[in-house]
Amino acid sequence: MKNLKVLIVEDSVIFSEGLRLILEQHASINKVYLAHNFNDTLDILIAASIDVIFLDLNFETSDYDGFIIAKKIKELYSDIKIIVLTQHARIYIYEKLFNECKVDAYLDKQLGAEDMFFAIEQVINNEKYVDRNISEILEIEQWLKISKREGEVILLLMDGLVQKEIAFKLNISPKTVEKHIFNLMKKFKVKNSVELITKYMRYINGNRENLAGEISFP
Amino acid sequence: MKNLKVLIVEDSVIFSEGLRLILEQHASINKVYLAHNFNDTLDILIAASIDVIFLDLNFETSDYDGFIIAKKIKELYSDIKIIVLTQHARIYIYEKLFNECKVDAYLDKQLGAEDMFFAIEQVINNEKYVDRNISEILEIEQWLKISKREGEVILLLMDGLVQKEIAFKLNISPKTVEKHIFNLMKKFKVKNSVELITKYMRYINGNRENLAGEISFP
DNA sequence: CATAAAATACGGGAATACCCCTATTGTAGC
DNA sequence: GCTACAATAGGGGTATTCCCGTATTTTATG
Repeated sequence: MKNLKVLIVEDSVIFSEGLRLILEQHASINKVYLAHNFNDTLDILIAASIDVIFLDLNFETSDYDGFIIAKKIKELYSDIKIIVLTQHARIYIYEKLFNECKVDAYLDKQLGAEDMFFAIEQVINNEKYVDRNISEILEIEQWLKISKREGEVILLLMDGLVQKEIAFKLNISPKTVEKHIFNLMKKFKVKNSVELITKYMRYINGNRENLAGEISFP
Repeated sequence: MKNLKVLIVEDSVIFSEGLRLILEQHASINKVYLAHNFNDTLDILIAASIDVIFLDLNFETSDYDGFIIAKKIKELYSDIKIIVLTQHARIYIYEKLFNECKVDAYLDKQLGAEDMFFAIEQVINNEKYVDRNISEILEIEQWLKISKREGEVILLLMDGLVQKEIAFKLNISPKTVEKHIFNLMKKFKVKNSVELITKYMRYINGNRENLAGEISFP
């Protein structure tokens, strides 16, 4: 746990410079590298023997994202620890990250220096780590228990498909689709599918309570 | 346009450190101060003669926000220029900022150093400034032209009220409510009210295109 | 003050959603 | 291996939404 080489993969110049500054102050950290895109990331990995990567999920381009980058890195350099930074934690992202991409930590961007150092300590000791902000959100999601099928139905519903169309797409009976939507409405304690989508999206988009309330129209 | 004193009011330590680093590199900037809350902000304003403030809108606490801070600063020190930083531009925020809070610029956080410097140049020359990313979003919103009544209807619809209930609440006929929803669906080019709400919320919550598409359920 | 746009209101019919119910099959946890 | 629960399927009735009209009043904007 010393002389660590850290790489920050993040397209916001300002955020990455700030993170670099904070990381450089830590005794265990030898050097901090920055990459603002996928190509730079791969170049740095060839040139330097990186120990830990801080990885953002969202990039300006749609050619790649944090998931793709994480998978590629773990494929090429399985020893490198990956700490994913996020703005809004989601359980489906959490699961994709740990099961599919094999990352080592999932951290809220809003957190401060100590949390970043603690995360590094954890992953260097081969521990998986999820910060407390994110754990909280994941617990709520777990509690809601949206099944795989229900998840598929709600996504198609959001795309504007009617029950019959959803049924055709999933190759099940319209009555089954109706049942799934009905069950979801009970879980979310709502009266109709419009309210279901509202609640679901508020929740997906980071639980910003009643944003709609402050809207004033022209 | 020299020896400027700049204050960054922003609760994310990492982002503000990054911004400070970038601003300090500019020849015109004398000193960069940081404040992570409202109290520190007021203290610094008393101690130093600040020229330009970079202000974030969202803070951890709900005691105050960027709007409140901006109003107070302009009330106390009307000469200080305020540049608001945002993650997701919205027209109702834009209007509140410029009409009510009298701020000087509205900037996307994702932008780089040159854009920050350009914004400073503009406000120092008494010009109001909105960056191109934000302008684009505002144009789309203007183009959509959601009327006051339509706005009220869509908010109640999101709350799970059916057309009859919305009509009662707004003291208009259910048929009129139906018409408003119908018109909104045409504006948003969607097939039903569920899809209307989905598109509307995606758009309110920052235009993250097809977030739903990447979701995979357990 | 004129003209456009928004808000108001209503009708009718087809499609869809909602809500109660039962019932079978597969599968994950104890 | 038992037990829950998810996923499947369906009946039948009522409520609501959606889509096509038309038409009057109110409110902005030039």
